[in-house]
Amino acid sequence: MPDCRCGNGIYMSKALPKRSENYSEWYNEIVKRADLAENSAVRGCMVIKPYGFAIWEKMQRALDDMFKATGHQNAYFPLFVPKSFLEKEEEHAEGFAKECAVVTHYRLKKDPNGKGLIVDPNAKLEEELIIRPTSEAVIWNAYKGWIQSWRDLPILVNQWANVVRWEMRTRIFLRTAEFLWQEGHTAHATLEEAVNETHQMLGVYAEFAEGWMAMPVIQGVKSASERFAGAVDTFCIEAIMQDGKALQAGTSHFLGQNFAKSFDVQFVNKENQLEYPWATSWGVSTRLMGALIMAHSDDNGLVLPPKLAPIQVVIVPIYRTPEDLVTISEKIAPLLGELRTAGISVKFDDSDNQRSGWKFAEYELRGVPVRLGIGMRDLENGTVEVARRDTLTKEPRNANFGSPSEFVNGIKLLLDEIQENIYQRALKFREENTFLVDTWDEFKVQIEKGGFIMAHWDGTAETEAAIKEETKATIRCIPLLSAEQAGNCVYSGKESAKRVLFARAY
RNA sequence: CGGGGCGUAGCGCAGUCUGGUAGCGCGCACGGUUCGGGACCGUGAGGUCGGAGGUUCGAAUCCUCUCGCCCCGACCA
Repeated sequence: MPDCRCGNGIYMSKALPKRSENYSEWYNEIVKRADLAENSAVRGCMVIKPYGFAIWEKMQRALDDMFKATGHQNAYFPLFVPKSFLEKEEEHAEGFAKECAVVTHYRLKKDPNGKGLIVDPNAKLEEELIIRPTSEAVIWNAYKGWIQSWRDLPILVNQWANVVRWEMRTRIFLRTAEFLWQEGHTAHATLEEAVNETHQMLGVYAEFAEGWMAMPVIQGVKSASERFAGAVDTFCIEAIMQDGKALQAGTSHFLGQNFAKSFDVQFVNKENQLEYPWATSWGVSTRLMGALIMAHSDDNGLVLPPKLAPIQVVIVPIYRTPEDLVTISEKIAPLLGELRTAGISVKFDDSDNQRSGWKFAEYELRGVPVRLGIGMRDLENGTVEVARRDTLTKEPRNANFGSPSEFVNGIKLLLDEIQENIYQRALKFREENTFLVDTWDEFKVQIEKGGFIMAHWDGTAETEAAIKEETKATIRCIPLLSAEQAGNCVYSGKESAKRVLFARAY
């Protein structure tokens, strides 16, 4: 445990807890010390700080562009869900009932017996309002008014919102009582179209996870017991964290006609017959922040993929006198300008309240992909010290301060290289921690060591439950891309056509 | 809800067992020396000890009640 802490929640002690010694403490410390978020005064709810929110905004931007590119539009629906709406889809209601925050009154008043405020008993709502745990109910209620004809379909809508799920136990970013997310809700004239949409959005999530977060994922379908409440099928992307646990990083649900029927939404098809539309919903949340941290970071702090780093390049001047700083600032002005023109997010940290060594450590902690160190020696030599966060290596490079185009191109390439390297590293980690397991004894041993286990399963809920009971491992998904391969269930010995992915999960 | 821990300065803590009127580190302010991997010295500002009640000449410390947070488990994105 670090023994001293300073203002702004930043630890001054050098060492983070080590991943190998206490993974969850390491995680919590990174969140705090990289200045991403903090626990708030409200139970289970976090404050996302500017640096953390900047990463989330980059995620949002990339995802939103992908949603738009696939034909979706953004809209916004109410925070409150009348209880009667939530009740309509039975499985959905049952699935979320245990974790709902409920609004029962709309007014407070001065406490007649003392100080402060009390809930005004005369201000009880006719019907309780549920703070949305997800928005299928309010949205499908609205869609009832939007859909009459096949010409109104498809509806391809997404909303960026906050939702509340009253979890018993919370962990910052990974499971908070309130979290930010996006939820897509679509309605289609045909089953095929809705199924295609479900797959398309799963693909978008996988592309985002791998291309932007540099985090390889397994695409698959959930077993019945892990399915979203109210869905016909739930698809997901699953990623491995550095402690060998799995993290569900996004879900895409095929909802069939369940919500259409529950909310009595019908349309007239081309043959003038009434039909229920087919639905999908899909979402990713601020949990991705947790995934990003746990997928790449090391014992020195956060490691961010360049595509999502709020600061891609930081320039740290190394100087003694104020005059030296001025000299350096002037000399690197063209370089700074060209980096910005090249679309690179760069910070020149000329603050004089910390020394360069402090800054090196600080930007490492914050996961800035590339650091440029420039001192008087460099000015003489025309060089810059280029340090990369992913490998923690540094090398002098020729900067040619007067006309630094070539150098800037090099930095651009370096950022791409880092993005790729982080991805490859994570992929290698996953490969090294994925195990084909064929016997129950082996399974029990391996699950204790962590990692992804590919094993045969007889397809029954009983076996799935028994395995979970005995090992805490769940079926993360039935992978879509893996080949069929006959075998015998690792637990029951019964026949199985395909291996499924088991792991302990967040 | 079960188990454990914790609420004392902006942050991290000590002091509580054995009551005597609050201390350390970091941060902050000012001055100086430093400056190529988390610098150092000096001076200074800052709290009444989560809340309520009680015992006592006297309570951070003892007693009762209460609120809140964190960690582990069951529930879950």
